[in-house]
Amino acid sequence: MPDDALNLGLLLFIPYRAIEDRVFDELAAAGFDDISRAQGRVFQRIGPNGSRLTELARQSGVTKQTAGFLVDQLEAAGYVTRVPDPSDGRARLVVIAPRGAAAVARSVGVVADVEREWTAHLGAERAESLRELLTDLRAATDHYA
Amino acid sequence: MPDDALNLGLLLFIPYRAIEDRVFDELAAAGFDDISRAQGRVFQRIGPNGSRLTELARQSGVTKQTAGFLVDQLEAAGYVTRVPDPSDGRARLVVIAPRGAAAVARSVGVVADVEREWTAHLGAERAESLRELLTDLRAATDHYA
DNA sequence: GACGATAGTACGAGACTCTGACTTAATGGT
DNA sequence: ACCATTAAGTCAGAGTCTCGTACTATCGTC
Repeated sequence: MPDDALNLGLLLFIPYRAIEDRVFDELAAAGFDDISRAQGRVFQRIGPNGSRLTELARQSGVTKQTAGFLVDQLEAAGYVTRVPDPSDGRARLVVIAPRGAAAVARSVGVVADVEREWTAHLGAERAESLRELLTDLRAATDHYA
Repeated sequence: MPDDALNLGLLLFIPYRAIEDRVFDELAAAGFDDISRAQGRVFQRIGPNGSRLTELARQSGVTKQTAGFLVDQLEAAGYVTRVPDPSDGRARLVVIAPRGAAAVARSVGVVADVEREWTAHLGAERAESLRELLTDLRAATDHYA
């Protein structure tokens, strides 16, 4: 795995890690210091109308148990709540709570900041190109979309 | 953090995860089933002439203790060895052992396969463009290169 | 109503990561 | 040379993350 300084996996990981670092650093600075990366990776997949645990697990690439464990903590910290799913008595929907929405708002701002910096580095046209390529690539790689 | 289906962090994470999944699946299938992702992320940073633990920790974004823990396991499994650093009596160099080199060879092949698939999806020109953009972006994001 | 599939939970084990404290060796100033 | 400071690495402990196995409750179909 080493050697090749241009390993595509590493090339993707480096900026991913950078943006995640920034988001969590600034989230913590803004008082959202009780959320972890693992929690964030699940939280991130919650849809606008809430999501089922199984769906979050599938999209996040973890087991139901792990997703449940993380959602328990998100719930205890006030970022999400669980409500019954009206369409299925077995299921519950994980929905974003006010504190969660506030964290989302902050995160969106940080991501926008990072994007601006990257755009400054790459140039507007190439930055747009990067986003477009990654979006396209998602179709070929996100089996859990 | 959720909502925005075009969140740049997620767009980077999805293909990263996909390629990592593939590498570890095929590594396991090829008999390298005693290496974990965390170990791989450190292993990946070992330079051609070996690397110091502290350097691996820094580049991988983990503490020295964590890197040491992971290298202990890589060493026990025969992927790396530790040799004294001739230039510093305190340090040792983590170098790739034969079994590690074999795993590297296999990984390189898998990554090449994935790249071919992505190129088929994106087209040759755009795939090249993606690699080039990520390489450029690395300069702005990999503080530990 | 009975049956296989699905949503979710409970429990326990293993893997990962960190903080704090420590040992040993190198470096720089005197 | 000597001492203070810095750097490389280890040790011990706790907290977090993840999974496999096993379970209950509900759904959908017959």
